[in-house]
Amino acid sequence: MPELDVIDRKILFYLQNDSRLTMQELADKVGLSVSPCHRRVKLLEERGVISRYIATVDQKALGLHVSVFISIKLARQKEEDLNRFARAISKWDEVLECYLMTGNRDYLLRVVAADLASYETFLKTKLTRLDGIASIESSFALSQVKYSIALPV
Amino acid sequence: MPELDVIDRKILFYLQNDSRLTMQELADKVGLSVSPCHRRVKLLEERGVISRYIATVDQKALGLHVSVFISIKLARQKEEDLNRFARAISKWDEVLECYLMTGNRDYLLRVVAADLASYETFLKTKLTRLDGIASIESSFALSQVKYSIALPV
DNA sequence: CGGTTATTGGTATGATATCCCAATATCTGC
DNA sequence: GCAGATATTGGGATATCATACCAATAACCG
Repeated sequence: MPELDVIDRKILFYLQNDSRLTMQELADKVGLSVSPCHRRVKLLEERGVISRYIATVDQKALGLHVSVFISIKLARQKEEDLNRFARAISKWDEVLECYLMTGNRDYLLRVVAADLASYETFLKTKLTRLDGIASIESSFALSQVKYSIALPV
Repeated sequence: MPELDVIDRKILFYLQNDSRLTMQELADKVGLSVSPCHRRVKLLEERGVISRYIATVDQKALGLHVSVFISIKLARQKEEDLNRFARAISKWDEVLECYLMTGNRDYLLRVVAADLASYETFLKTKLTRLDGIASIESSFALSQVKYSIALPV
């Protein structure tokens, strides 16, 4: 696995902010001509450094006004229990992020919903119906101060 | 602001997963021909429903092995204090997400770093140097069970 | 310093986005 | 239920762009 040089990192920097740049524009920004720039981008894709290209959608425009962080503790933490929980979580579109955590809470989830009522529905019909959950604690986000997908390069 | 109909939502669904679909492919998936599909996409962009197009980069490939959630309490919560904190946070590339929260913690941050040493550097040279912070509590993510940018449509 | 390998830049080709106009469908008032 | 008006659709033409190829340059190594 070859290292990422400074030009590769520049490419990642710009594409993380705007993937609709033309090869010409991107090449200009990173100081290459179109051909080598294109080749590098394809290589980054093949190596999985660039994993996908996506459109980001405005949460408010979709009417999703509620963001919740949920801390979850499982009754048991055997690998089998963890895997079962992870599989269930992954199916639900409301759950955007889920992390296995250190400390006295096992999982941290970020969930979005249209309003408190639909969040309640999510809890009642999905989350609390899972077996093996010892405790659930919801914290609500009043506002999103920063949200970025762009990793530091 | 016109409502999003079922076709608009299908467009958002597919573009949130892969923005490199050609108009022909997207049109086929949502059951339109290319022209109206293209017009709808442009309209969604102009209305800000689609906010941007980006490339997602693999965190491990960049060597960013540490994900941390940081709970922060400020000494005072006047609007001026909150704004000052938000401005500082927003400048730092290591901070990918920041939320103003309900409950007894004011902010929740998600921060990435290469390793514990560079996380410590972030804490010492940036976060703890801010004025008006009453307490900081770090929780480390052992693994990312789910990470999605795709909002439910 | 000479030979080898990797990287670059320019050009040609094919695919795709984008625009325009006619046709169709939907809506509205009577 | 119908006629006019409005919004939406579909197809074709054009311009833009991605992509592949090949020669030239630069970096590397004994």
